[in-house]
Amino acid sequence: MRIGELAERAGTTTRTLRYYEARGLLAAARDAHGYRTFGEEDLRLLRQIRTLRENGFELEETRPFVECLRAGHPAGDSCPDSLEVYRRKLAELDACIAELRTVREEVGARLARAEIEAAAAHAPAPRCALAPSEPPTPREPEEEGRK
Amino acid sequence: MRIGELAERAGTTTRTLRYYEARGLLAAARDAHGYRTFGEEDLRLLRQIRTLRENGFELEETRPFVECLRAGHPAGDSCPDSLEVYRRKLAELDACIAELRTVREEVGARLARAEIEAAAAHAPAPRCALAPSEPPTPREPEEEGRK
DNA sequence: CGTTGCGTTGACGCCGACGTCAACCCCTAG
DNA sequence: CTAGGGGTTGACGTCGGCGTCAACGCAACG
Repeated sequence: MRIGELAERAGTTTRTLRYYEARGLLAAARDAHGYRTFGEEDLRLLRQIRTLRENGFELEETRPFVECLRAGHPAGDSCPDSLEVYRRKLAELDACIAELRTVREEVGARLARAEIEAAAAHAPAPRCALAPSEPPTPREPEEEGRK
Repeated sequence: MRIGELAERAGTTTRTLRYYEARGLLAAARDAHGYRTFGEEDLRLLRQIRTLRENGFELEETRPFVECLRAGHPAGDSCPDSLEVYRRKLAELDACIAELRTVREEVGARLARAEIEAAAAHAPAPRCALAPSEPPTPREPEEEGRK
């Protein structure tokens, strides 16, 4: 199998495969014309990489899985190094989710405050005091030093 | 106030300020020697930018806030465009969090499965059948075609 | 007078994971 | 013979937000 076929079967591009080879993730034999030659195991290997990358793993993080497969193990995550990468990624994901939630709260609060301000600017007269119509906020004091 | 002082007071670098000016986020007057000159309002403006960037806003997304401040409004989020950016960012954050959670579950499941496999490889004899000691998985069948 | 220490512009570096282009080689079908 | 559809290497482009020179100007201090 040559690079074009492998790329198509793996749902990727030849550029990507060449890049992976350059990174040492893919090992290609060469035929008489210098063409890269691949086998079925390379396809499984690529599927492993793709699955991981879809889950947000960096290319380098797939290396233990690749090496595990190449060592003859039935799955890329049959080796301790791969499990370690899983665990690190889980911790990373948890930390990221936690931070995003914090930020979400922060931004949500800011939006809420700003919306209240905006509403106050539109309907400024507090009619709870039964007072007669006062001047409804004199249109911004024109170049106010600080709030 | 010149660029060094502003950078220090804003907790950033001169490079950043020049970059912001190039992006049109900061407008600097020049003195007799061609030096940039800033005022206090630029400091507030930079604080607005920094707050937003700390919350994951891209530089371009801070533009409405900056323009809002420059238009004389008391806060960067006093304008509808800014509120719109808030809302978009909230939606973005929610989507991102949801996806990360999905991925987290996926990775967690993979880790769990792989750990079970690993445990099975270490203590392979299912002793529930009361059978005598069988050969505990014959060391991988040496170059298996496919699983 | 030289040496700091501020400022200026311009331009390249970085990071990851490729996309894209150029210039070339190889085989096959018409 | 030519065109077309593989393959090859090498190199530059992308994106954001700056970092990091380089080479210069201007001012004050000792």
